[in-house]
Amino acid sequence: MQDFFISPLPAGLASWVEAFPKAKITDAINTTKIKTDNAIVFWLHMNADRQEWLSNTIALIQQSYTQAKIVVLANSPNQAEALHALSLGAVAYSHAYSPAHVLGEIKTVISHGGVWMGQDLLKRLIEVSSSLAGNQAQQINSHLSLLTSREKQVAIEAAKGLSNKEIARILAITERTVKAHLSSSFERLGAKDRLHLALMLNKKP
Amino acid sequence: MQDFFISPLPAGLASWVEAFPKAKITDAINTTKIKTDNAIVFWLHMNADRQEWLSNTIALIQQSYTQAKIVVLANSPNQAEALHALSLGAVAYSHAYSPAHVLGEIKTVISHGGVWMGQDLLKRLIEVSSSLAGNQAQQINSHLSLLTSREKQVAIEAAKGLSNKEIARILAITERTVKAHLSSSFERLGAKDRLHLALMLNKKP
DNA sequence: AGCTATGTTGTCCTTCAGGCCAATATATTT
DNA sequence: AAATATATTGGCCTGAAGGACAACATAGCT
Repeated sequence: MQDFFISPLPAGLASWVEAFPKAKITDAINTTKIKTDNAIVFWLHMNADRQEWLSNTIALIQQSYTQAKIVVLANSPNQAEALHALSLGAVAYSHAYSPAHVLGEIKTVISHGGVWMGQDLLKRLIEVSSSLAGNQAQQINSHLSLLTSREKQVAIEAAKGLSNKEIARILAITERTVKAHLSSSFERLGAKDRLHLALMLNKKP
Repeated sequence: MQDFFISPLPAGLASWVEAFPKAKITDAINTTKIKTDNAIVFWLHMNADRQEWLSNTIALIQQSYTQAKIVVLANSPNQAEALHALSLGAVAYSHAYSPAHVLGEIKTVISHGGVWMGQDLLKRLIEVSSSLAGNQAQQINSHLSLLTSREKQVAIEAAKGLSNKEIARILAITERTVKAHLSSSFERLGAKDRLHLALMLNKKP
């Protein structure tokens, strides 16, 4: 397992050396390939004004070492940069001045296939990407007034996505009866099947 | 370091025991607090129909054990459910039938502060987030962003109430292909059938 | 060059939905 | 009393839906 720190600082930072005394620190990727059968970790030291350098370097690493793990160490971490780094293929993003023990943690995590990022970033990723949370039904509208009371109950359950069998169980009647109420509801409402019925009842006019 | 598997299966799964012979397997969270100075990992075995249980259980855990790590093991993993689990506070999401060595990896990763999720999911999270970061114009149905372009088209038609045959005619593909896209969409979104899919896509937050 | 994601299509099979043929009981209205 | 509406259930049948196996092509990334 080898560690390469790529940084404009010739000696790197103290915590890096403390965490990985045997790591190599250079200011650029060496064009001559490192030959090793072990996993490699590249620690890329990132300045705010080196966006392009980061893209190029990561691309270069991925070309030459398909199995290598890439960590981006940022001088001034921010979510946008983190997103960018992760989207380029980095598996970890952290502060360049992280203490040695954190660097060790990061290495452990990524070596085992995990991803390292700040909790707030993960949270934001998820917030942006998901808005699902609850699957509660929303309000149900006026079509229902066209149905008898029993039909209403059945139709409401059907509109939530329940199967006939489930509805039967809930209402303590046979599946056959559920079908009867549903067929009747379809006719009254002009729905061609339960999906249309669900769409009608879940619309909000 | 203690592991608690919460599963409806009294004996859990063989791979769990193989990975953590000393773990405890129960069917519900014990109300009596476990006293330990060590880190705790809760492995929550998730059924598709236990969404609410998951929310409640995670909330309970977080109340009682602020430092505990939570892993969600899904019977049928899907991206939507993974998002949900992670947004609730889980730090890992994987298949319930993951082999023992994978469970070990997961534990290593989360014990050191990492996050474990499928690379597909991470990739998509980042894609969605970074694209939304640039032009946050539309808050389209976020569910759709989990689908590929072709899946989107099929899912949208299905959500209108069209049959597979009708969708096939519209998109000029065979009914079989429509089914394939739909099945894939179900899996990605965690919908159990086209009705659930329709409800998800027709809901507006 | 190999791997992964995507798109396309195949067959077989099981389950479910919904229609069509009923019947019976109860309550309300005419 | 007769008619009507509602609630319940039965069996049978067809077609659609969806899963379980797939296979193959293409494109992009590694």
